[in-house]
Amino acid sequence: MKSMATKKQRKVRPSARKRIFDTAADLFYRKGIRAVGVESIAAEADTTKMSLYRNFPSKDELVAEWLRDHDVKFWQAWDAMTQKYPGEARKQLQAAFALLAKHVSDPGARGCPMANAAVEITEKDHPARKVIEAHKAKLRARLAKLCELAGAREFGVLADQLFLLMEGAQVSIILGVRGPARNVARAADALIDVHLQAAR
Amino acid sequence: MKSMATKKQRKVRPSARKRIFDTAADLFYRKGIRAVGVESIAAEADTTKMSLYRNFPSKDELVAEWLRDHDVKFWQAWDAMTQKYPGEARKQLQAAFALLAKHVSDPGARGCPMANAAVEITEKDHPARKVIEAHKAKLRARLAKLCELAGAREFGVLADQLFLLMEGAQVSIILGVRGPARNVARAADALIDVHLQAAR
DNA sequence: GTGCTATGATACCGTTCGGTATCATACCAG
DNA sequence: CTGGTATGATACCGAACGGTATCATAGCAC
Repeated sequence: MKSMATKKQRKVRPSARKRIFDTAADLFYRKGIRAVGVESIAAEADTTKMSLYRNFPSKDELVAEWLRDHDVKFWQAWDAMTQKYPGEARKQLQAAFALLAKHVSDPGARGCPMANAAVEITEKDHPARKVIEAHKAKLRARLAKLCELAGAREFGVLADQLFLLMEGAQVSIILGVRGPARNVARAADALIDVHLQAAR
Repeated sequence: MKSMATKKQRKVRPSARKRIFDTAADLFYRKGIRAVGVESIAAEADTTKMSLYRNFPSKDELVAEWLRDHDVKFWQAWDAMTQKYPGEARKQLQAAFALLAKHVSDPGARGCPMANAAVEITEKDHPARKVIEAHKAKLRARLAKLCELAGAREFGVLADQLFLLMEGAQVSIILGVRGPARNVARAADALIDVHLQAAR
């Protein structure tokens, strides 16, 4: 073994990089990107601005990396849930909506990090924009694939409708109206039913 | 007549207040609230920061007033559209979704000002927050009323599902995925059908 | 005319922004 | 022990932030 210095050490504080990244992710999500300054990130991570800029080229890149990380974790959770139902596309769709329903019922939730970032970031050349758009395009494509496998004739249309429900549920929880998101899985089921019945 | 100085004058530039308000509304919507400084608003309105602060107590209040104005205009458009179908609740719902579909097809559209502001404004005591929450609560209540009048037994559930579709369509157009919003009216119709058939 | 109001111009306030330079220290590998 | 690497501490940069004070001017009402 060449280096065991990085693993199995409890009680040692994580690297400055990890502290900064985790703190930034938390603050960006809770307070918004533009509302959080690099200095406050460093302070909350119990370090200084210099360590932030030693580990990340800029605040914009830190934001982009936060979203890239979210993308990875999102699909890990997605796959972990849907792989419980191999070959059962409809059950996989329901599992995805169950995951969503669970998230939006979390009182600490504040919507989708990707969508929120898209609202705040209007510069079209910001490094986070391509991350956001790639993530949502992939989500749409994955939904379409599942709808197709489930047997929906107009699978693209159904997927887009489910996409709207997902985005709507996420954004609605930051509008002071927590109720609607609770019915998202039911709405999805209803739409899937409509399309599947039309298929036979 | 006591003062005709304010009407029927073409060629005179609007008051500084109006120029500032209109410019702020445009910039807030297009670039985001936090991304726009008061100085840039004044400059774009061809005036100075002082005129802004002579007409508005603070930037936060200017934001709140912008949203209040949007609320008024939103319900004016809503009423103008739905009043074409008096007594026909379902047609009124369809008209509302037609209005939404038209808006999200505008290439200059960047979602719902209220929802976007809710993403950016995380301070729970910000004057704009109550405007946003009142607006969305009213929207939800109006949808519920129409669903009830349309004869849906579970009108509250249907209204919440339609609410999700509306919010989803608005937010989806800023995610680099313009497609899904195009199917919002169809999705609404499908859900309404499901609920109305269950009612008889 | 005399006033009053709205507007413009400019300078200024303290604070925070994103980002950098410098120096000291602690730690771990060879 | 020696030497690199990661970190911390602090001071600094120019620019922009929201907000204010002051003075001058233009237009309109009387």
